[in-house]
Amino acid sequence: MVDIAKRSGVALSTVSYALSGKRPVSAETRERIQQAIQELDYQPHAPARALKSRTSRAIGLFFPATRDTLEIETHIFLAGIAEATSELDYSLLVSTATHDPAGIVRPLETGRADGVILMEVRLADDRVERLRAEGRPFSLIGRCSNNEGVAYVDFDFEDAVKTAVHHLYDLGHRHIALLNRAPLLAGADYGPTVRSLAGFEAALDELSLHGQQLVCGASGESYIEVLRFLERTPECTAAITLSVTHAPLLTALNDLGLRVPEDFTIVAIIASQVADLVTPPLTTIEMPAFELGRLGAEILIRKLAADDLPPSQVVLRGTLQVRSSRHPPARRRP
Amino acid sequence: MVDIAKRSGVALSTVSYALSGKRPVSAETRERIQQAIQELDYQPHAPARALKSRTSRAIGLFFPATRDTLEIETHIFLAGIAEATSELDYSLLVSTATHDPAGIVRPLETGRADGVILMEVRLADDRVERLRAEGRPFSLIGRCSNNEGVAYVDFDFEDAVKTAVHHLYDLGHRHIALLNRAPLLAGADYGPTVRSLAGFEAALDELSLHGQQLVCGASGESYIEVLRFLERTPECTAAITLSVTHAPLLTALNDLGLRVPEDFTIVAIIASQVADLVTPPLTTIEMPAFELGRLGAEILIRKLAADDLPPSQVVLRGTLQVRSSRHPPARRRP
DNA sequence: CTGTTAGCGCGTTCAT
DNA sequence: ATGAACGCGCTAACAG
Repeated sequence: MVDIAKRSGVALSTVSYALSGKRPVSAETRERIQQAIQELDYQPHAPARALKSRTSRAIGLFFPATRDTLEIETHIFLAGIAEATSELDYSLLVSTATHDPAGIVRPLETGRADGVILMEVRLADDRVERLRAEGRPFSLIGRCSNNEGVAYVDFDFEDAVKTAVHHLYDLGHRHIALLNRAPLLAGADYGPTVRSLAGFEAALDELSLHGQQLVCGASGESYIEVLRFLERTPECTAAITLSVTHAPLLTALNDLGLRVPEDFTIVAIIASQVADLVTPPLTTIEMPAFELGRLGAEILIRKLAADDLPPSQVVLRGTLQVRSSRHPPARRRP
Repeated sequence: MVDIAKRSGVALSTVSYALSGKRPVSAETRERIQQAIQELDYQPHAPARALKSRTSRAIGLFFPATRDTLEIETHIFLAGIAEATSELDYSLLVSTATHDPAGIVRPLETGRADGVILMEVRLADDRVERLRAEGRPFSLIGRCSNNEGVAYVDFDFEDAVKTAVHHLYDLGHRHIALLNRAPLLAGADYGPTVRSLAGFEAALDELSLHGQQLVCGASGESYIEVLRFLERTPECTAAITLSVTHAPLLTALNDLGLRVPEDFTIVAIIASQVADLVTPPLTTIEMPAFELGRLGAEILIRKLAADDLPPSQVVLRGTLQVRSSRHPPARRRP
């Protein structure tokens, strides 16, 4: 900055004010300064700014991805978060220390980030309690049981499963399975799992249908379990899958010689980008994962700009998408 | 720091030296300082460190993910990079301004990062030239034509395709298709695409086989093209797919009533985490995407620690993995 | 082995 | 509308 001050013949502080606009600077002076900035290819030093201003213009993301688990929606969230963050001229700090309440405040305490985004939020989440207690800015992709004063974006799994059940009912199916996600997390208080089951049971009840929940873990293990279920439950003609649970189901159906959708119908609750890759084409309730990520970042950054506003709380619904030209009505399985 | 200096009755600088170890501090003093740090829950202020030390202990990643493209391997790279970075006590800055040579040096110029990782590298890449010209630390996941002095990790696509061709040859296939990736990038100088084709042609030549390359774009568009190809080329009984190109192929085969692997054989060059999700189970050449990401980060951080060492250059090979219990020999398509 | 002190680059108050 | 000067939290050179 001292170089560009000299070159444009003004004081150091004038350069600062010209850049921040926090004090009026004559048009002519500003012009000279801009020119010097161009010529010297000046770039403000982020750490110096952060030291003085006590803000880093960065947000932290705790990203729960490991070598062995591939939860594609999680990755699409990240893509959306990264895009929104870049557009709003913030930096994005990605950390993998995801489920430790102490680790979660680290980027904040060390001045690396001004706020954080949490994913894979539990209904009762230590990390959320900690952040709230310390008065730290944060947003969730997902939500807890009690969300007072918490900014979040979430997908409406309950509604999605209900919609799926009704769709299958209309096709004539009377016995439906729900392949629910096995939370990688301890305990059974993972929001999407709990809310999906709630929607399932409510819809079954309303329509007087038979149904059964299967909790699916990693592909390899769940395959056998799903296969056994299909073998002993021939009256089940359709399933609703969450996230990647369509994989063990498709494999099992393939092994039993059952074709989709002719012999068995699936409604998959997944992101459209994932649906594009699955064979055979599945009917889906599409989860706008990229948009959820974008919104999660936008909500946090908005809160950073104006802390006094009430926190944004958004729940997005999924839309039904039929991807096959064949829509056979339900019938007994061969 | 001044608080912890007072509390432990020493000078400010002694605290600094106790933390950095750059000067001997008596065990007793060090102990008192550590205790004060615990009691006050002191966390060093990262921007202040960065300002003084001129290093941020952060690396930047340019992450080429958008709303509409889902290149899953790219996401797995990121997971590996994030894990290694966290383990080595660095921060990871993720940006989406991926293909602009000016944008690529921004995190370095502004002092936010000490080095950067590039993905989707072209054989002749402006960004690499720029970084090299400015003497910036960086590493590549992928590589250029000329890699003098450049640190990189890459997957051996040429070898993978050769291995795949030989495997198919051994099964009796005599006419093989290569579903190559359509580079999202301008021009035809995308390393994996070029090297895959090279391996394909070399292996075909060596074994006197027939073959054909199909360039696949996004799932929707490529599906028709693949379908037409299968219809007019009945002598082709097997294909090698790269990345997500197995998706349009599987859809087309499904529509033609051809079963895998009974009627048509596929060798997919993908990450194992992706292979776990594909139905039917495919024979694969597995790309260690997570490890590639880890290595890319480790190589960069190692370079940051000791700039004088020769740059690490690593090329990993894929391993053949048969995932189906059925191995039918090649036969004419029904 | 320990203490004193001068900046790192920037934002901002105070004086002009 | 502009300039001079101080300090953010930390590192390291200098002095003991």
